[in-house]
Amino acid sequence: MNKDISQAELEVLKVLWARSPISANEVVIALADASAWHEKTVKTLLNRLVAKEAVGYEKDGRAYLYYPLVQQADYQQKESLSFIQRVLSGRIAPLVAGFAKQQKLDAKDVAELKQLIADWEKEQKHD
Amino acid sequence: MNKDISQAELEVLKVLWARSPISANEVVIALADASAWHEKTVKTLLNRLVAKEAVGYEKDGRAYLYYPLVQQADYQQKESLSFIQRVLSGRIAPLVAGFAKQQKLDAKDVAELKQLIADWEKEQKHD
DNA sequence: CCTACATGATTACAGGTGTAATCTTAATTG
DNA sequence: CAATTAAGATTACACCTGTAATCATGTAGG
Repeated sequence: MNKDISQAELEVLKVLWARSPISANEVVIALADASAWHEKTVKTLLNRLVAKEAVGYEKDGRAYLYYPLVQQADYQQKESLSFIQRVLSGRIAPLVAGFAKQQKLDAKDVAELKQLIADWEKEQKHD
Repeated sequence: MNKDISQAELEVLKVLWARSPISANEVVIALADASAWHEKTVKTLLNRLVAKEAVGYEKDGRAYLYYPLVQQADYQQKESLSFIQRVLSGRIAPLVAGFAKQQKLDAKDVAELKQLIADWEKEQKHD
């Protein structure tokens, strides 16, 4: 059963995406600067992720080493699609527009977008 | 105090974005086909939106006519930015890429994106 | 004029979430 | 070997959410 991952849980999962398998304590340390979470809180979040089958672990002595069971790219793709449908009624352009308006769009983004568009157009032609 | 709008609340808000001011009953009717919500549920959601100051109303006899206090474009922009930061670590291209990969990108999207890019590039030049 | 109905207000209630504290148990240390 | 410690497991608890039901009240119809 793959339930929704909450925002706090996502922060923990991000740590595991960056590096894994790691112990609960290493996760706590990795989160220490960014968030002001208590160690117990992080452990709870890890537990919940395990319960949701988003994270697995292997035993390492009496401690566990945790690692993600869901891949970041999969997660991002699924969430993006659902976000675009839920909030943007399925249109992606307004999102990019808002991003541009807030000066969040940089040259790298634009280059990537142009590449994507070129790919898409090529795809259309020999379809 | 402008709290977060939940998913169910958003559905109600969408109705008001499409047409307002309208009565609670008109909202119920507008939602009747899409969702299987009980009238009472819709009223609760309207109340919560009012409590969150996302929706206002004016009296019309003994009933209220509801209308949005937050504009859709503002909401979408804010949510998009926070989504991209929270889930995509601030990069927008992967989102578009995922969208393209799932064949959700159509000619209209591409045209709009090209226009946005053109605007952005012009903006950069005389900056 | 009184009663039924419609409307908003209040209350309900289980499950999720943020944020921990306490419990259990195995290992480490003196 | 006993006591402290550290890991994970269990429990806590208030607030949010989905999904209504019940309450109060003003209005409209008989």
